[in-house]
Amino acid sequence: MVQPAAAAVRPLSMADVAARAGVSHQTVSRVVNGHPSVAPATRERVEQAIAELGYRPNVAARALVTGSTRTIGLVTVKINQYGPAQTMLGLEKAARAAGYSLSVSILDDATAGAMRDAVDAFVAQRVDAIVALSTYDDAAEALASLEPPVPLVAVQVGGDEDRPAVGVDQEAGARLAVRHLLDLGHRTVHHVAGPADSKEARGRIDGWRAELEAVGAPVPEPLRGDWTPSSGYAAGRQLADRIRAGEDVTAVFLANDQMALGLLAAFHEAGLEAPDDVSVVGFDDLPEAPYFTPPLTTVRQDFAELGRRGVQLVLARLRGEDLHPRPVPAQLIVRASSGPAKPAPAA
Amino acid sequence: MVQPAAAAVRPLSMADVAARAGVSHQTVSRVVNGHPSVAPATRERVEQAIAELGYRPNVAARALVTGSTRTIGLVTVKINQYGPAQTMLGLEKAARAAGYSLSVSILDDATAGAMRDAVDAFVAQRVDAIVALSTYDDAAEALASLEPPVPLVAVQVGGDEDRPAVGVDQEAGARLAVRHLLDLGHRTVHHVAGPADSKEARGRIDGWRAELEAVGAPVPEPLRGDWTPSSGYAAGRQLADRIRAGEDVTAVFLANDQMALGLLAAFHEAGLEAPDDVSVVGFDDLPEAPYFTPPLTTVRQDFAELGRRGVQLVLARLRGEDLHPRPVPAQLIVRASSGPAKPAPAA
DNA sequence: CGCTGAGATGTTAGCGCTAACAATCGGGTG
DNA sequence: CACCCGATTGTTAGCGCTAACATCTCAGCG
Repeated sequence: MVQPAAAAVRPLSMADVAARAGVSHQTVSRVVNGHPSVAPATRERVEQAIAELGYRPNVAARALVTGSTRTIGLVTVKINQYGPAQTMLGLEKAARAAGYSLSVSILDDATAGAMRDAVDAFVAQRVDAIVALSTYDDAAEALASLEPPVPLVAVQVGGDEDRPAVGVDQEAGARLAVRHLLDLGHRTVHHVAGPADSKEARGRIDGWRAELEAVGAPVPEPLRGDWTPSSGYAAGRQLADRIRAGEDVTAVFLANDQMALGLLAAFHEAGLEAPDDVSVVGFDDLPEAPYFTPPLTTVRQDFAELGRRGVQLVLARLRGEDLHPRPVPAQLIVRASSGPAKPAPAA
Repeated sequence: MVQPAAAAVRPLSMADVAARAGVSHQTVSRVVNGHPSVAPATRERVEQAIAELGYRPNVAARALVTGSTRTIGLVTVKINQYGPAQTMLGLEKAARAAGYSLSVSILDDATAGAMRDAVDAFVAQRVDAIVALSTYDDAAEALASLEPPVPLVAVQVGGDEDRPAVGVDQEAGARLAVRHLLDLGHRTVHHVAGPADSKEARGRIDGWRAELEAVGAPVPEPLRGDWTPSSGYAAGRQLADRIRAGEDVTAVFLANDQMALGLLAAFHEAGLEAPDDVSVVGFDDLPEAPYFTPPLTTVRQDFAELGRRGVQLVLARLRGEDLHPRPVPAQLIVRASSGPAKPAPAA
């Protein structure tokens, strides 16, 4: 039962196991890899020797001869945002479930050079595939110019015609949020967008605009944020001023929850409260969102699913299939920050 | 300038470079590894051949012969919390700076079995060292029983006498928070603690209690949370009830910011506002904390530094040194959620 | 002018593993 | 009873690299 502490001097090799089981190292290899033509008795003897010795095959040696490390490289830009961190978690789980391990490289910024270096390092490491996780155009561009000798899959990034990508359906998600607000009787919905060089931010703008146009609502100029609470706060101050100046702003849709938090803080300071004075809807559904003041209506993204599909796409590519995945749907979560529009002022 | 697209058929080997440069593969190896005895002219010729061909050495082959993969394995339990995610970021950066790449394994729970499997997989992968990142006792125990043939370093976990660990000084951080509240005139400070099986949660309790005892303040029974906003909300409801029942609760210190958010929401619902009715202090300094309603006074942990020190410790161990690192200090960040105590009711 | 030795380069072996092929062993078949 | 076939096992040859040793060259020196 008790496993003797592995001798730290030199890790065991197949030869050690073979000697103990009284077979050739090749038979050990066959057992380890589940080859069919091994007699049951032999197999058992080998397995026992493996267990007794605590033997683990050396992946470097295996990689050298098979040419595959069974490792996926993940390049990402800053995982301090909730979304990417969650997605990474999903990727890791799915990868491990498929028998791959994940090697990560976290860039400080998405410059083409940094991206190229990271991909390069992964190529040297002989990863079987590379997953790029980022929503910025820089990253997408850098990726487009790269031609690594292994499959390169984008998650939430670019995704041209020939470079496959998985992502959440930003546009549909945004439309959900806007429709919800319009259904509540708001004449239009203002938007605090994410940074201009983010594909997701643009997707949300597109969805917001499309939904407004679909019902013939006026389309106000969107405000520009950068995902941070502080930029949401700035937007909130601006909108609060405009409201006090008499402008008809009754509903705001923000491109993420963090900015919504900042906006709520600014509104609160200005004496405006959601949903009475103005309705607020975010995007992401942070774990904190239900505890904002007030609890935030938002659009949930299924990041775990995103990670899963990313790995799925990688595996398909590895098999040579040309899968072009459908976007992951988003889901509206209604909480207290959105409510019916106040009766319109004298028209 | 333009690099020919690498022939995807078979990656280049040293022999290819050697042929092109008109030297032996060993000379190429010497150039790649920066050995001294190579004539400058030869070195240059080889380097040019490498650049022209876009050659990258095969790490698997190198690992096989040197026995070192220059990879660090990271085992962690759920990185969906802000802290661990940040720490991981710091670890990755520091590791890469030291020429190591990071392979991650994210466990669903910190059972001894899962931990052992992950460490085992890393051993098979022949990582040079393993870093365990988690604050739960399960993890610490699992770790203690493990005897991998490579250095195993704990970050924020256990840390016995012989198993080195790095961590933030929880106790000092908690004392900072409590002292701040006492200095504001509060007679005592209530505490909403983290889960009982978390070492960090216990450290914060210890610091909180120590500081109260140091000034002879009464030590109320701590409430128990689980890091989530929802548990903070529950604690908030409880405390709000007690306040309305006339109990003298004027200051609350919570073991993290997320719980503080939940508590603030509960207080707000109950018509209690910080800092007028009660002072609230959190722990972590989330990026969102300045935008809570009200902005949250909290204790900042330097996670990036933690990651850096983790790698530092790994490298020391790899060199055979017996470094026992000092804990990372925490820092008090004063914002609006804490304020002077109201004048005491008739004593 | 032959010898020495340091610097530069080449040759060989082998890391631990898998793929391909070779060998062995029974049990049926003509 | 020789023969063949399939199941099982063993043997051999690398995968691409580095370490150790061998070789070669040429400057310096007695």
